[in-house]
Amino acid sequence: MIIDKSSPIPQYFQLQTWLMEQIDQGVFRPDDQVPTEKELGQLTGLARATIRQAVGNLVNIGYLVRHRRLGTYVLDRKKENGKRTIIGILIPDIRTGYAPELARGAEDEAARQSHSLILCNTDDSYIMADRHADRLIEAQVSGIIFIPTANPVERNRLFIEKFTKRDIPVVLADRTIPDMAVDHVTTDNFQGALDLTSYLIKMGHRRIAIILNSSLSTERERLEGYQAALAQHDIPVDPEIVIAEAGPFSKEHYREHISSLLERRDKYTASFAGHDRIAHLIYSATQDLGLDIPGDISLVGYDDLPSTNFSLTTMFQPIYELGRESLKLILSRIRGENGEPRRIVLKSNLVERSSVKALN
Amino acid sequence: MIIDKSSPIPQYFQLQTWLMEQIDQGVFRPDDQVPTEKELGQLTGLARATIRQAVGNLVNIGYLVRHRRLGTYVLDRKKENGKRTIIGILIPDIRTGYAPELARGAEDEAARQSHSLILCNTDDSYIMADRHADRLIEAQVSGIIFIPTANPVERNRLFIEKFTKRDIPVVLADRTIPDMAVDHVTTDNFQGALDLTSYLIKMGHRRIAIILNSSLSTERERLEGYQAALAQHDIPVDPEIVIAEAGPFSKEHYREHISSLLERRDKYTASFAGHDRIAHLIYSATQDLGLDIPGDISLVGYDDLPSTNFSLTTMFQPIYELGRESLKLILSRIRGENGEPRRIVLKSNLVERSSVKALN
DNA sequence: GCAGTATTATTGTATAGACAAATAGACAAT
DNA sequence: ATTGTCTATTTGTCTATACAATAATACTGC
Repeated sequence: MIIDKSSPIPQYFQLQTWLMEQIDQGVFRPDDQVPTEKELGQLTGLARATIRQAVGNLVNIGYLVRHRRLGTYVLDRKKENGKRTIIGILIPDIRTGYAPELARGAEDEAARQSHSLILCNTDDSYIMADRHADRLIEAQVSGIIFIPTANPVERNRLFIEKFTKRDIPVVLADRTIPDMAVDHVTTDNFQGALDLTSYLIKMGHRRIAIILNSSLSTERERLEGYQAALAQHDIPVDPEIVIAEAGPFSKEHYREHISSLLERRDKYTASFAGHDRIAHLIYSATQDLGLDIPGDISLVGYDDLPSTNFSLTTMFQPIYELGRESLKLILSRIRGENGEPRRIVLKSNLVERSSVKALN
Repeated sequence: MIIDKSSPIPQYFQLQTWLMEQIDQGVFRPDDQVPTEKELGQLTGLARATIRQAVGNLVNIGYLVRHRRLGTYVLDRKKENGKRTIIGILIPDIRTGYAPELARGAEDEAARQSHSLILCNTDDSYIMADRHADRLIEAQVSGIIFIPTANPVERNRLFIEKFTKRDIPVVLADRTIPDMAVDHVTTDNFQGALDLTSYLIKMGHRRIAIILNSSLSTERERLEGYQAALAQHDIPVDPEIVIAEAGPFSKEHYREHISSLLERRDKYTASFAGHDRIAHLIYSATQDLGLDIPGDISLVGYDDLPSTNFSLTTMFQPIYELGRESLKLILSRIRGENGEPRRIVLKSNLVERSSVKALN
C-alpha cells in the first residue's frame, strides 16, 4: 500500500514522495500520463483534494504538468529546455591571454540562443575553481564550460565530478584532462606545433629551444608536435634547451627560465614559446639585453593574441570559435543529446610575420 | 468589495491579485502580518480553502511566509538576501578597453561574497542591451551593473527603468546618465582631464587638439576638464581641433578624424585622445606617416590600458577598483540599504611616460 | 521567581461533495 | 470536406467541515 495512514508524515506528502520516486525510477517516464486523480483516489484511498495537493506540489516544482480533460503527465525536462538556462564558464583570468576572446565567443552564442553565462575566474587554481563550483551548483546552472586548471589531473577530475554527479554536463574548452571521458573542444595542438617547428626547420633552424607549461594538456601536445617535427628531420632533442615549467603561469618563474636560456643562447638559434605570453616575456628579455629579434634569435609563439605588440610569427588559434563551439556543445548536452563524449578539433593556422630569420 | 463573484476570473486569483497589489503598494509592508485566514474569510466571504489557495500561491512565489499559530507575513526580500544572488553586468565588449579589468574586479568581489556574475556584452548598442535585459529579468538577477551604451540618454533611461520598475537595483559603472538619479561609481574625469591638460600646458603646449566621443558622459566631462584647464591659462578653445564623435566606438570613423586632424597638424602641438584606444589609433596613424611621437606631435591618452604597446603618457584609472566598488554598491542595495542615490568617485592619477615633448 | 500546565489563536492536514471549463472524439448538419 | 453539436472525461474552482500541530500567553503550584 502506498499510504500509511498511521504515519506522522502527511498523507499528501507520502503520495508526493511516492510519485517522485516512480518518476525518478522511470516507472512513469517523460511524457507518460500518470494515473488520473480518480484513479489515484482508488489507489490510495485519499480524498481528491489531498491528491490534488500532492500533485499540485509536483507541478510547482516541475515534475508534472496537468492538462484539463487530458490528464496529468510527467514533464519532459528535455523538451522544457528550449527555455532559458544559465551556464557557468570557468576560465583562468578574464584579463589575460585568450580568455576575453573565448568568453566573448561563448557569450555571443549564449545570448543568441537566449541563455546566460556566469563568469568565473579560477587563476588556474583548483581551490578557486572548487569555490566557484559550489556556488554554481546552488545557482542551478544547467551546464559548465571549463578550462582545466594548471593543477594535477586528480584535482580537475574531482572538480568535474562535482557536476557530473549531479547530472550537470561539463565541456572542456581548449585544455583536456587525460584518461577522462568528457566532451572537449580544442584545436589541434600537436599538428600546430608540428607545423610551426617544421616551419622553423624549413627556415634553416636545427637547434630550437622550447619553453612551455607541462601542466597543460595543450602545451604537452605542442611539445609532442615539436618532438615529432624534429624526429621527422632526424634532429635529436637537446634536453638542455627544452624547458617545461609546471603549475599556474608565473611571470617570475618564466623570467628566470628565459634569462638562463638566454645565457645559453649559443646552444640554439630559435625559440618556440609555448604560448604568446611567454613569447612576450622572451621579447622583453631580449630587448633588455639589447638583442634583436629576429637578428640575434628567432622566436615563434602560439595563440596569436591581439595584444601582441611586436611582429611575432605565431600559430593562430580560432579562440572565438572555440568559445562558441563549446557553448553549442554544452547546450546540446543540456537539451539531452546523449552519446559518447565528443571531441571537436578546430583548425589553427600559421601566421607568418617577421620574428623568424631565414638561415639558409 | 474585493471579490467579484460574477467575474470569470477565479476568486482565489482575484484575492491573490488583491493581496499582491496591497503588498506592492505598501499597504502591507515587509514583515507586516497580513489578515489571518479567518479575517480574510470575513473580508471576502470566501471559504477558507479558497483563501488558502490564494495565499499558498503567494507563498510559493515568495510574497508571503506562513507560520503556524502566528499568522501570515509579508516576506522581507531584504532579509532573505543574505543568500547567494546573481548579478548582471553589462559592458560594451569583454575583449576591449578596460572591460576585462572591470569585469575581473567585479567578479572577484562577487566571488568573495558568494555571489555570481552574469556577463553581457552590449557592443554599446541599446538593442543588444534590451535583449539582455529581458533575459536577465527572467533569470531573476538581484541587481545590475551597467555601463551605459553610447546611445541617446533616453535609451539608457528606458533600459534602467526596466529593472527599477521591478525593484531590481541598478548601479552605473564608469559612465553616467545625465539627470537621472541612479547609483554611480566613476572616476573624476573632469579633474583627470584638467590635470592632464594642465600637464601639457606646463610642458609648453598651448595648442592642444582633442578627439573624443561625445556620447559618453565620461568623455564629455573630460572635454569640460580640458576646456577648464585652457580657460585657467587664458588659452582660447579652437573648435577646429576639437573633434567629438558620437555613437559606438568605430575604428573607421576615428581613423578618418585622425587623418584629417593630422593633415592640419600645423594647428596644434599636442593631441589629447579621449581614451587610450583612440591614442592607439593616433599612434598607428603617425607611424604610417613616418611621424615621431613625441618628436613631431605629443600625445596623451586616458585609461592606462595594459595593452598599450608604446610609451604613452596617460591618466591611470583604477578600473579594477571601479568594478569592485560597483559590485559592493549593488550588493548593499540588494541587501536593502535605502537612501539617496550614491555617487562614488575614485581617484585617477597621471602616469608620465615619454609621449609628450617639453617645448620650453 | 520559576518550572510546568492549560488556554487559545492560527496555520496544517484531510474529507466529501458540487459545479465549471476545457477538450477529444463521435456524430450530425451543411 | 467543413462546421457545428453533443457527450464523456478530466482537471479547475469552490464550499463546508473537522481535527492536528504549534507556539505565544496566561495561569498554577511550589
